[in-house]
Amino acid sequence: MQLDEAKSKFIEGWGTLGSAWGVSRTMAQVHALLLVSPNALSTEDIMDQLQISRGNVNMNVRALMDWGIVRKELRPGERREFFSAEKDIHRVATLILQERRKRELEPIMRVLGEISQVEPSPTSTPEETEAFTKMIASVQSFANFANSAASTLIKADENWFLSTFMKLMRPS
Amino acid sequence: MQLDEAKSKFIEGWGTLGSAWGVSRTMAQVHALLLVSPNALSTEDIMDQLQISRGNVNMNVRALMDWGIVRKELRPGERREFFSAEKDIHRVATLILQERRKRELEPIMRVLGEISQVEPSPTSTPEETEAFTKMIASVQSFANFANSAASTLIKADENWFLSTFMKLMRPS
DNA sequence: TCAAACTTTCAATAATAATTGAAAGAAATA
DNA sequence: TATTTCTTTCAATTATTATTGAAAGTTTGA
Repeated sequence: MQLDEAKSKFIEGWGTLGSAWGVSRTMAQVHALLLVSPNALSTEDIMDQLQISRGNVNMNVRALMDWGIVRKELRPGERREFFSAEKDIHRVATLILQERRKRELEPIMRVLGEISQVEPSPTSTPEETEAFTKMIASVQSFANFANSAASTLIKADENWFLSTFMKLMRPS
Repeated sequence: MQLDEAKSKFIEGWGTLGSAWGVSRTMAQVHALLLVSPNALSTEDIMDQLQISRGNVNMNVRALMDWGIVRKELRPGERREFFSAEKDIHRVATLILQERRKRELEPIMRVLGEISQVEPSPTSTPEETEAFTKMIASVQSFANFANSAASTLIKADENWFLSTFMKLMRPS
């Protein structure tokens, strides 16, 4: 297989993976394109290579910068902006984890906290209320676990990640 | 807050969380409804409570059964089917992990394996090819890590999950 | 076999999300 | 200030995905 074909396949595969995880296909593809490009790319480069519009590139590149996994690069003497992706994939994973925790885990934990204070009422039996409270408590406990697992991974440096965690995961 | 309101908030929150993770809002809501229902529900119960059509309920309940997190319950002497969700949230997480690994991780690993065999060609310099190969290798290494982490969690029983893993995650 | 009670399917429709492209904005230069 | 070059915005459009509902299918029992 040749380089260009390999790059296309990666961009396509990354896009598919992205959409399974709630990231728009195009955003994942822009990210993939920047990952496989040794040099930073301009808006026009991205437009050309993915055949998408200027506005679309702008929107998605900005979103990727919000996630912290793409950087703007300014070249001296050049007016236009260039973009490059964080290539350290462990750091990419960490940044994504951090961002998703903030965006998704925190809101659901807030909701769980609120609804765990359900009071007995005339329209429901104490048994029903207790069953509900128990279920919510178990979801909360799981969310807490996920939250601290995420914290640890985020704080962990790559060395820890590779040595301690890998050892734990493959104890054989 | 009263039970009914709490249940609605949970169903709404779970739906929102689902759509962030690539699960359709309605599917997550059906799951949430079954989680907060002490008894198994019939298709009509779900239709009424979520105000969705029969076909929609059927589709989503079937998908949830494919994920292994909802079961069909047959009552003696009753013609219609009732559905109930797996309430052990650790088991739910495990089943989802297992299924997502199969559906998403495996395909991307296959693609990575294919494209890592990129050959030198006249249209690209050896440096470009090497940079690409290196990037893909690091993604592969990360995918392998994710894969074995998932395996371990899937094989682990709840006790391990709570004791070993929690200790690791909160070493303080 | 027929009718009743339910489930499943799927083409049509509706709802949602992504994309475009042209216009407005901003920054740099002369 | 006017011009050039690039970025950003956003209403309109297009594409995608979810939903409906009626018809077809299935199962059970008389």
